[in-house]
Amino acid sequence: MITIKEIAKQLNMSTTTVSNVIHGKTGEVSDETKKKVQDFLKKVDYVPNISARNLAQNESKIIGLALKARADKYENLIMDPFVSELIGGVEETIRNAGYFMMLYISSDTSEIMRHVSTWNVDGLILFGMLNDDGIRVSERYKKPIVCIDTYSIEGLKHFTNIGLDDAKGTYDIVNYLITQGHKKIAFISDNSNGVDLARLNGFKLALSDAGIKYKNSNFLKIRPRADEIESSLEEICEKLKNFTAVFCVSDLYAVTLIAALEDRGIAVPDDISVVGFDDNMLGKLHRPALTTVHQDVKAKGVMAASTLLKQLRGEKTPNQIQLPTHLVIRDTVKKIN
Amino acid sequence: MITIKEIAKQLNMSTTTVSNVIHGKTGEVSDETKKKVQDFLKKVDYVPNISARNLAQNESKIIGLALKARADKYENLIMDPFVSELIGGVEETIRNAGYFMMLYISSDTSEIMRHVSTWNVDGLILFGMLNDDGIRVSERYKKPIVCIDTYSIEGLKHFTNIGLDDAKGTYDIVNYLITQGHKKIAFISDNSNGVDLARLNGFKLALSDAGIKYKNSNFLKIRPRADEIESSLEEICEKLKNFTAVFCVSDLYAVTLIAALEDRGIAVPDDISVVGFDDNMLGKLHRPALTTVHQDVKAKGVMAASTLLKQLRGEKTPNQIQLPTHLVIRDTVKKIN
DNA sequence: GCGTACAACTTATGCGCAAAAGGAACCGCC
DNA sequence: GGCGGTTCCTTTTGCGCATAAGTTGTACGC
Repeated sequence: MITIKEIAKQLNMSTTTVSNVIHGKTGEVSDETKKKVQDFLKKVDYVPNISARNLAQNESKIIGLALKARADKYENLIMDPFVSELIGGVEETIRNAGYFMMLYISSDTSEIMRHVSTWNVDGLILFGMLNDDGIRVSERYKKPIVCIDTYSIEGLKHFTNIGLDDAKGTYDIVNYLITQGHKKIAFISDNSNGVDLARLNGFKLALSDAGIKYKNSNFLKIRPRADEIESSLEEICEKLKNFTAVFCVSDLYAVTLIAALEDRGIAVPDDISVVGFDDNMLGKLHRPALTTVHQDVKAKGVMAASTLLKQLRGEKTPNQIQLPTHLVIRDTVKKIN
Repeated sequence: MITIKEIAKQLNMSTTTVSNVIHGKTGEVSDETKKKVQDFLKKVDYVPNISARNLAQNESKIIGLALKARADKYENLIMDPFVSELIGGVEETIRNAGYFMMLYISSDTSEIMRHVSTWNVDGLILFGMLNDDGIRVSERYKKPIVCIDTYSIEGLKHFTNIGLDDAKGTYDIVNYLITQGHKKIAFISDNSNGVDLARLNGFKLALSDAGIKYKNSNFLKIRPRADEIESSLEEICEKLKNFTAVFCVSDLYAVTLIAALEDRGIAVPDDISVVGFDDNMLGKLHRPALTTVHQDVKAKGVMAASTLLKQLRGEKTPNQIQLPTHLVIRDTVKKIN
């Protein structure tokens, strides 16, 4: 790889002049010299050594995307179309802004932070990483952090969060179930995070607004680990005999549940109505097509990245950004009376 | 961030001594000094500045993973679970070996290569990137490259490829269709790459071994672009009236097709049998569950990464590595006579 | 008691780049 | 004709690290 030094030598000028042309510092170099350098740069296809540039400027042009690895969660979280869409949104936005993306999958916040210091990453996007311990570690790291779907009150004090109005999205679809005559509605979640709790609040509110009492038995916990999922589904299918409809916190769970129900001869939506949350390809391609709450996951990635880029430019951003959701009515809900 | 220089100053010794301890250069530093430095390093949580290290050593510890962006392909290729599994496999392997992963999504090989030079990336994994033009560009880049699912003869001369025995996998499942009494079998593909051609060869061989003649009309082209997919499926469903079974080059296409068929009142497998290739969650969760050819995509990523790591260590690797496939019989094929 | 060998250090250099500081030539101006 | 201000350069410095080369002290063999 050719260096600035070598170019300067061949053109018989100083490295600073070459560097100035590269950085378009007009007024510091004559038009003639500028053209000479530019032509040469093109001829040799000069590419800067970013490590050297980083070292000199103390910035890296890297944005880290850290995903919490949940190997225990339904085989592998990364298999969820959710994650790929997110990555796509982040990568595109970052690249268009001249940054690079370093992807990191781990469940250890400290490990991520070491990695981030090592590379002097300019900013960080965290998905599903931030527990209270993680916050303490991240605090020491003085660069901008944007979180996705983090509901920790502690976390919000320190970092911007990109999320949804999860409660409203859930309220809307549960309310829809109620307008279709359903009163006995179950809530399925793995109970692991703030997103699910927000959705549970929306669920409860929709019930209480309709004068339906929420009981603990409405809440059905799914255990998504590969070695537990079967027995978990067995249990859930049994309990669902007391319900006419189910809200699942994700399309993945909804589609998984429908498969389990059908395997037991229980038809959706004829015997029970099932709705999800996310609106990804899983529910779209399913037959009957899944009634669900739409969220634009790619937009979440784009928003996270562009918010971070704003912070990098020194602009202020709100602590909390909520993207819209909307109800998608398809074929997994039956009107009853 | 604390530097070696600062540490050396505080401990009243030279930077070289600190550096030697960091790199475990035993025999160059006394046990006493060693312990003193190690304790201090732990105390201040020293993290090296990788840009500086890269600059000094002329290596980056970065492995680039470049994915061909096909925004035109079924909305966004990255949505396919295939891609997320692949990323997961690569990331895990690389991280365990002390490397970092830079993810790059683009359709322009030259752009990728500029990026790669800029970062002085140690090695590169390419998925779906390598046309003949790409090969020319990559040639100039003297670092190891491992390709995934690249069938270009030209490409194989230069770079290791990780793939499957696509022809055999296809042969097996088409042969299974034949044993179930099917003779009129369609082949659905978007006809875009070498993988599909290899599968077509397996398809043809299975037919001819059974004494069935392959005609051009067996080949049905799917156009996956969002604005064409509907009309494309309409066309395919019409043509499928002449067939009793279909082989699709991916589970994604198979599941998409089944949804289209059901929307038109054509039942799978009662009216027509459908099989796919990949065995991802899409087919697994589908009901009826999809009969398909299993491939381990994560293993593909792991193999690509570990092969690249071998090359980085200077070990020889074969030009072509083929991972096994196997038939997964589920519920989308009906026995006829 | 001198050369050799080795352990345990330190000093000095350079990786490629950016930018601060320094200089030379020229202009206009009172 | 000396002075400030431009324009267009070059020289120098340093980012943090790894390492080649140099230094000191000591033990050992003969």
